[in-house]
Amino acid sequence: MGDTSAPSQGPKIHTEVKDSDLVFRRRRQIVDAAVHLFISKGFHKTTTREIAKAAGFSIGTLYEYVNSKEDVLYLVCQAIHSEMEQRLKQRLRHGINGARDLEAAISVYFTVCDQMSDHILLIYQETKSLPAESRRFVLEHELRITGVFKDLLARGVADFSLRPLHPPEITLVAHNIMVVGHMWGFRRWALAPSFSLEQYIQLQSDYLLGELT
Amino acid sequence: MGDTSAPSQGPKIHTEVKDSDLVFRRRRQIVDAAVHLFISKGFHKTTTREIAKAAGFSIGTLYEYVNSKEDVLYLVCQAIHSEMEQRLKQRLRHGINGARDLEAAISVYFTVCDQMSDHILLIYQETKSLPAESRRFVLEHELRITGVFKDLLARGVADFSLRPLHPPEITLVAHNIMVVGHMWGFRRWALAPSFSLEQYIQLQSDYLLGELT
DNA sequence: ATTATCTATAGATCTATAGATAATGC
DNA sequence: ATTATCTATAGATCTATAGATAATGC
Repeated sequence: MGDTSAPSQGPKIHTEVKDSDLVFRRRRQIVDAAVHLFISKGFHKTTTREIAKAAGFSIGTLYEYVNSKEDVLYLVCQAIHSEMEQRLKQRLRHGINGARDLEAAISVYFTVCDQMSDHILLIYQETKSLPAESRRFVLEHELRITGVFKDLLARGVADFSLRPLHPPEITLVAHNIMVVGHMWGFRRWALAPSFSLEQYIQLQSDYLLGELT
Repeated sequence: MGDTSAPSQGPKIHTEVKDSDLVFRRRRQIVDAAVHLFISKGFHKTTTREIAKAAGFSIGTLYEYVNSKEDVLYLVCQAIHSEMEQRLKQRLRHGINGARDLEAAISVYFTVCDQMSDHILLIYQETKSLPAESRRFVLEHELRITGVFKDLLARGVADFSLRPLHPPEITLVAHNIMVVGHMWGFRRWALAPSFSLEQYIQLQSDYLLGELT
């Protein structure tokens, strides 16, 4: 997780430390350490001691910046979604027609999914381990990303580069795009023997968009 | 998990008990108990004591039938896949043309996904907690189910009810069907406000098959 | 003085097993 | 005698915190 942009809103996590810039930096250390540990060992098999050690400070210090191990998981999930959203939005373009922009966005998104497949898998696996409130917020973040595709679809419909679609259809297609992107992550073991990422993007784009024109 | 059919093959789990029919019955008790606990609390937060108690015997007895908690998870994953495979295959029909049979199979499969969505989610979440060897076997079982759709697609191509498809395309579409079925399970919170299961099946079938004729 | 960090540990589990007991069939 | 089951617990953790120490700025 390079740069963790400001976590929009969501449940605030209590800290004993006053210096908010220090809190920000230390939490980034915590997230960077925990992401890798959670990906390789899973949330439950990672100990708070390991997280503290990998972050470069002691277990006592860790607990000055979070109240519980679940807080660390929440920070990690937030950071992953923020990173995905940022990488995606950064490379969106607003060209002449919605259909083309959508196709380009799918390509960008699938590339991000490829790069972050371990992180996506982690969210699938561990969202359930979050306390109810933070889980809700993580799922909302997922919907916010889905909203990017909804918007592009709506724009394509509006400028007639896509055929007319009812709102529920737009929802469905947006979710399909999301899940087919994730699928490259969690089924790569089955898909990679047959496809390169580029081929996967090409073929899935054709299937996803073929019905929409 | 009603009836757990014979677990085809895969890593055998050691037991101290000689009576193989008893082993079969006790393991079914273990699976039935563990499935529900794992679904509601997750694998790691469920204790072996709870599993034993819910199964109706003591912790000592549990360990006569498995060697480890991971063995229980393996039994559970196996049982879920067997059940899915069985429910799906049971209702497959072999009609006049492949395209129709495929459409019917998708409908059956999505209905099974609806009924077993908690179980599917469990597999997504906990496969990673399995030891390497049993994980491999669980993933193979997943491929075996995907193979059902590959076969139907190949048959549709052969009898010209579907357009010609390269083998990699058949693989891709089969995986898409699988994942779009699962998606109803793990995204129902986002989809159910817009669709009933029947509408979901109808629309997704159209999208999945529209490109294939 | 205040803030941040560390060390040491309380307190609470949890898995897996050893050894005792009950049930079954010769 | 053999097989299945149970009780009791060894042994190993792990989270979270209390209280001590070091660093910073008045």
